[in-house]
Amino acid sequence: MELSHKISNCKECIYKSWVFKNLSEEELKTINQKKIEKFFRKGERICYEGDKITSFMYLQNGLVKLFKTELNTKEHIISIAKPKDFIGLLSIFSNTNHIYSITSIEDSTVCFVNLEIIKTFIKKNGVFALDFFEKISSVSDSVIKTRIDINTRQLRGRIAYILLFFTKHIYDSNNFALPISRKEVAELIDMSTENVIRVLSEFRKDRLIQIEGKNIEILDMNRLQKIYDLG
Amino acid sequence: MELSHKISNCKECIYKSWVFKNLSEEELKTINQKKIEKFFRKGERICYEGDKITSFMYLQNGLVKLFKTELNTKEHIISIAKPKDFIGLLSIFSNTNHIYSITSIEDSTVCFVNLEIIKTFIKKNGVFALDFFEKISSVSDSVIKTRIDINTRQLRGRIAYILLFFTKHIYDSNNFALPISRKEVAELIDMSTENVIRVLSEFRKDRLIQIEGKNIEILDMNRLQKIYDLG
DNA sequence: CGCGGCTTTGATGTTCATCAAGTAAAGTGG
DNA sequence: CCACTTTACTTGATGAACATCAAAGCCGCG
Repeated sequence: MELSHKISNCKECIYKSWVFKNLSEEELKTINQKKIEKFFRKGERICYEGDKITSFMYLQNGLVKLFKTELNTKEHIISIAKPKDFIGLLSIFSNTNHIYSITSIEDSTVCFVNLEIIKTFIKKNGVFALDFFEKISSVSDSVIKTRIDINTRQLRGRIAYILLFFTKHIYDSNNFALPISRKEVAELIDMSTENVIRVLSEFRKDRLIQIEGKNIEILDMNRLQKIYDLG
Repeated sequence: MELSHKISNCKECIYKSWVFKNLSEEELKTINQKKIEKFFRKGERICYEGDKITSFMYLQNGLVKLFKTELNTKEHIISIAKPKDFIGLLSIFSNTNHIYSITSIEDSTVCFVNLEIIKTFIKKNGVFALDFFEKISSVSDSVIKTRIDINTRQLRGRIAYILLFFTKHIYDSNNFALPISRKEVAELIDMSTENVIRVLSEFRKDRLIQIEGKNIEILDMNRLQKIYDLG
């Protein structure tokens, strides 16, 4: 079930300054009128692989996963997007249809802006265009970097990566509730669910972390970082 | 050793229509005056990881590899770029320094255009901006897709990928000279050199391919495709 | 309360990297 | 141009890393 309601005025949006700072008053007004803000409960689907792309999608708050379904069953997570990320990645410029599915992994609010409007602004407002590209590029660049980081490491290094990712980039805290299942961790870093659990247990025994179900506390950040650095 | 010489006028460049078709006469003239075309012998370095980014780089012809050097010794190839690719990827918008090194793996000609000029055109010429993003996005998107394709497969599927990549996307022929060493294949698809050779030998014994040093001929495209599809 | 999905641990086997050792090819300097 | 060195290629043997299978406890949900 999707709740659709206008939560905020773009002018007052805390993220306006991030992506839309170079729009004119009038352009901002257009966005404000035409944008659709949707709220998604944890677990709700935001879009399906293969859907036609009609909107530029912007994560206001919450957390979502981008993934592909392979051979009808197995899912493979491409990345986890956090607030201020453009959750359609670059496909919005180079494809007519979504090449990934998107699901919220925490309660999330997504802002949809018709793609044609964005394209019009790119054509008319060069300063906005350039700024917009810088932002969108950095998201895609970091997806590439992350995939390489993960795939050049072995299991312990990958688990360390995931723990550091949530601690440093998502929650900014040593103590957090993992928003995804062990199975999803496995799908994100290309390893089996069982081994995700095994390595986490090992880290617990080595007093690197403490685990209680979904709750994880980092006890020894330095050693964890070292495990990540060494692969 | 680099030979630097103006080979062609942009107006007559066969790739003008690809990336610069929406520039005005005057803008094209500016590009033509300011661009630098450089020729690189096979094996020459085009840029180093960490170098300051000053130019938009465009591969006119030849073949280059983008790679990272890890822990001082091991190299990891991110992608192989073919003519018409933007070989700096998106970093040019989101970073000030190159995050990858680039080396030619065949004799290549690279066109350098000062990044500030491109940025000026993006600001001034909206139609060009939009077109430019569509092109550049598709290159980055395909890098992400490729990394996933490779990493979700095991050795046989990865070798099948490489063979199909060169056959279909680079040479458009069943018969080609592999431009990279077995070691580089290994660095590209995250496996050991020995196993690259082993799987290639296996494919030869199974009459999927024929090998004579660098020369490879695909004998059974259908079965090769099936190996790729099944992973 | 019972079913299905998630979690956990142990046992087993496969896949793969690494080591070793030898051959071929390609540079390099006299 | 030849001896020399280095680099690429190849095959076999070994062990480590990892997935898979199996079984049991747990939790949420209808």
